[in-house]
Amino acid sequence: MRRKQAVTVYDIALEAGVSPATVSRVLRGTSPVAHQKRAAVLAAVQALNYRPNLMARDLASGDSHTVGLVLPDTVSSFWGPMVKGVEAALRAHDYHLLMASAEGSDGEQRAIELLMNHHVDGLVIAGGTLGDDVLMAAAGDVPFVGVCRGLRHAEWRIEVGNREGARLATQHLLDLGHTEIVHLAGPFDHPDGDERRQGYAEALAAAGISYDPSLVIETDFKISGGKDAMNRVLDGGRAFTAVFAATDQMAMAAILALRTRGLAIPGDVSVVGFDDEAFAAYCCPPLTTVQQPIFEMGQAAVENLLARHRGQTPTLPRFATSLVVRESTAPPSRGRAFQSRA
Amino acid sequence: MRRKQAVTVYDIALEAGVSPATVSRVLRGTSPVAHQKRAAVLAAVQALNYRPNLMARDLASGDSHTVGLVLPDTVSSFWGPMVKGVEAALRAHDYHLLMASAEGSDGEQRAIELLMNHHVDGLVIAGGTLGDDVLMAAAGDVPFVGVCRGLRHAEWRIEVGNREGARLATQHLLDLGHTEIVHLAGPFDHPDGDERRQGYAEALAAAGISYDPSLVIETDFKISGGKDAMNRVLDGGRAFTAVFAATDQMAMAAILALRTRGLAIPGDVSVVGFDDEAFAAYCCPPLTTVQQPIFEMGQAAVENLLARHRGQTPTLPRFATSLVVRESTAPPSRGRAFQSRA
DNA sequence: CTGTTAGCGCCTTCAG
DNA sequence: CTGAAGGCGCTAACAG
Repeated sequence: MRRKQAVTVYDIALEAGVSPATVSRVLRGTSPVAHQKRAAVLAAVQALNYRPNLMARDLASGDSHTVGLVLPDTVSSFWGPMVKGVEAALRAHDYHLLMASAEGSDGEQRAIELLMNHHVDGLVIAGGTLGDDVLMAAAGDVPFVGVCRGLRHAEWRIEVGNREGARLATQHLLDLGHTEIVHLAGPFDHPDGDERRQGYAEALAAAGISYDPSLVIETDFKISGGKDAMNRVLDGGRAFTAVFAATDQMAMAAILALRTRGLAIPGDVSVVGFDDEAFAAYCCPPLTTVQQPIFEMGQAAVENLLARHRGQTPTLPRFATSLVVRESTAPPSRGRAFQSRA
Repeated sequence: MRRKQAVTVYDIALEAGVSPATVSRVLRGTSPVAHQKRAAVLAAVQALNYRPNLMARDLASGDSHTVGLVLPDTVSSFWGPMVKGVEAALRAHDYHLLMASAEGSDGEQRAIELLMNHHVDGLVIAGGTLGDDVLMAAAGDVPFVGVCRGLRHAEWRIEVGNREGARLATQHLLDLGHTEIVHLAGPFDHPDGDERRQGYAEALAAAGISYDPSLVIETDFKISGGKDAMNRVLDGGRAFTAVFAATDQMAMAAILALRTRGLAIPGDVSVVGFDDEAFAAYCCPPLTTVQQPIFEMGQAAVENLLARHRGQTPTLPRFATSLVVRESTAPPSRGRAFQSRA
């Protein structure tokens, strides 16, 4: 299957009456070339419809112009905007995107190795749970940055205002008059889970309300997690009038679980999510949630990587979150809150 | 930035006391090697922690072991499962995924060129609107297959039972007793839009109901399209008791638009979607919709490509759709249907 | 079965 | 400013 390339630098060098080296120079813009020759080369490129072979270029230059993206195995709409952000930033720098998702137990590591074999210039690692040391070992000397994932080295992680956002969300509920607020939390060993829980706790503390562990359920960020957790609370019999879910997906699932029990949103219980995914504005009712600039976070991850790859000091913005009030929250209606039937 | 690779075939050839060619042979399994030497090579690989340079391998073999995926610029949860399907199939064959999204007017073509420069072994083109001829010109001799997009050459398109699905959906509404059914349609020049409209029309015809163009609104597949189209119908004053939307996203938007006007789902109007996206089961109410195996379609696209790349006769399954009845549909309640206030 | 020898297509010193 | 020459790391004939 060894198919030779149709037209190479040699062909266009011949056509333009220059040396291959010169062709390379005008194509890369790597060093000045006489206008005459430059024009000739460009003309030849057009005439022969030449397209550089990136594999050869990369091999010779030792620079793949490619960044790898490792995604969790889960299919979730959450990652869409991040992928787009990564891709947009890459395209702006004329870089390419190699994608691998982490399937199975050692999936994350295998995905990284795969990408490493392709000699990516950087790695964006989204989600996932591997420790810093494992990642460092796997990534060798290629720079990597974590998005929506834990990393002890804070300078390799795109940070977002999880605590602030969670505080805002909880505060909003508090302001409405709720005092018994359930928190459907993400995994505590995940920063997005832990920090949001902290924000929740902080808002409660600031309002002089004690943190009741029986109102906080740890689960995963997914739809199924939200559903199970909500049902567990409902079955537990603890009274509450509001729910703060760690993700919109959990919130959506919680709303359905609540409705299934005959509870109205926000009439009987208010619900706040986190992420402001596309569907949040179109749920019924439209979801009050915390907006998180996930697209921009993907972009920032790439900018960071590229800077490091060039040996520059990397940028590392910290992203803010903000509350988007829609229709899933309202003041508690006394006497209608959920109560145990036990 | 020319960084030499730490350890190469030569290093491990030296370590194992064989020739580089033999190293290559055991690593690729391309031709038999004595057990002794094979073991030595493997040991050396372990010892030196060798990782093959795929760029070099690809350049030498003329086979990139990479497939390109072109995605529309739109961020939509719809594509997630397809990407995962593509990726899963690729991984199973030890191939890699290069992704590019089509941004701007000439984005699709540019994305393809980008991927072509990387010498991808095949192209999965999702969505998009370029004609067969343009694609053929852009893709040259690399095989491509379209998913969820138009293509005159049916053998290069992954087909799904759009007509059947739409017929099922419409039939379901008809069975419930609805006769004035709005169809929020996708673009007629897109097979997914046109075929679903045809299915709608066929079901109507089979029931002896004439096709009323004022009940059919052509728009895009997106949330915004669904919302605008629904509002247009509502403003038009034409009475109806049910809506069949060409996608779940449109259905979700339609539900919100309907609710905003004080209409209950399914009390006042029934709504059916198409796609069975993840959120469909968790909407309020859970959405009756047509299931489409989008993950498997992504897989099939890759299988087709890989077969063609190997010179084998490609498989090209045709995918079936099925109706998933949930809670957004019910019999019409006489007298409560939407009527013009004009 | 195995080593030797050429490249794959491009880039990058190094002279000029 | 430009051409010649030598790799980048690996694989694919070709002889043994």
